Amino acid sequence: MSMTSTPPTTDAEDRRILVALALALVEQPRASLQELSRAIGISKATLYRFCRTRQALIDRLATHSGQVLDEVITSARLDSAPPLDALRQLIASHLEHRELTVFLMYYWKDASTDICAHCEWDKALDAFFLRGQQAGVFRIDISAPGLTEIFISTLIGLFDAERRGRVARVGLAALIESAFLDGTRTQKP
Amino acid sequence: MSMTSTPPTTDAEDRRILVALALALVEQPRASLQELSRAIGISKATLYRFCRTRQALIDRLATHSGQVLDEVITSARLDSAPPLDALRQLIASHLEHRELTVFLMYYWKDASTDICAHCEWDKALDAFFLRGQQAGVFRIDISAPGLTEIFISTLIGLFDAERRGRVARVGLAALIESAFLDGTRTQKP
DNA sequence: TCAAAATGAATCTAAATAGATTCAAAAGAT
DNA sequence: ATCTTTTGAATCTATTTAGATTCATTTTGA
Repeated sequence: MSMTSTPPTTDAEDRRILVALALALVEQPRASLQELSRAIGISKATLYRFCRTRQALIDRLATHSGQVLDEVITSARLDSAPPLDALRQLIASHLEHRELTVFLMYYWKDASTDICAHCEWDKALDAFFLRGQQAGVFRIDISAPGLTEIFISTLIGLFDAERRGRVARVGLAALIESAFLDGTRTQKP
Repeated sequence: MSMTSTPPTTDAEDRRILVALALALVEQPRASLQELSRAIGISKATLYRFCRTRQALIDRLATHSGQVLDEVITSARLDSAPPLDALRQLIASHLEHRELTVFLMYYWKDASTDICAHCEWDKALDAFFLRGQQAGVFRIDISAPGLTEIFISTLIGLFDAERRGRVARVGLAALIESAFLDGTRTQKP
């Protein structure tokens, strides 16, 4: 029978293109549409059929990234799970969607539509880190937004370092977690 | 008398322009030369007299940033000073030249000339962190390049966070140092 | 105050790019 | 095997941008 049900959001091929585009747009922000399409292995015409204008492309990517990161936030149970468990889940989920995470970090200001999932995104993180502070898990001599920024910096920076081959893919999540939580000073226990 | 001696490299006004351009190019990588010039408060014609082509602009900025960061590396005495002293000096100097630091991080791959001060830059940092590990200061369960990447991530990320108003300018150097060295977990004294 | 230098606004041409369309070939389904 | 859909290459026009120049105005310095 194979009833082709209506795809809920975007089908697999579309998502493949979106991820590839996110990566290409971050690596070469000034690439032309021609260069972009070649970079992800499709023709300019197909890219045009996918999105008619560059702005529509950015908006679509921003919307999609926002949706995915909303799921990331939700699945981490930031408001209920034990902070360190939520943090680990947060890192793992972001790692699964590195390209979209990095894209949204670089392009959230460029999305014309006020989707701005980013705003909700870092608000959710701020609230999470505040809760973690109140639970005695995170340092209280750094503001919650400060913790959010340190977290995102470590996340994005090490995703990028892995792309450049500076750190290994294996153990990346653990590296991020430990760098964020424990720092780089020789431990003294 | 006021003997106007020949400027060694670039005069003060040129440096002001270079810093402003570095910031504008990072904030809006796709800005046209018209938009760039307006963003830094000069006319398109003056920008043209400053550099005739966009590529020449990138190269000039990359060269200048490389020179400045070389001085930063040198003045920190990475190969002789006590590691934690050198680290503190490193943060302070980079903070003084945030715009150029961030610019070089974003654009080192775009510079046509193989100046690539970046290569020397992170090699110097790798060597520094290795020395710090051997001196028992930094963790040895993270590779030296890993330490470099965590350091740069924290540096760049928090510079950016300060620009966006997410963390305060006052105490920024201390925040970077502590986030990098100690992490964000509640300290156990 | 006056001459020299620097700047900005406007203009111009050539090149690059965006956006849109056509058509033939390839892929996929029946 | 045939029909349908998807894709890619090429083409086309309009717009944008880069690069370059001119000239009036402002700024600077002697």
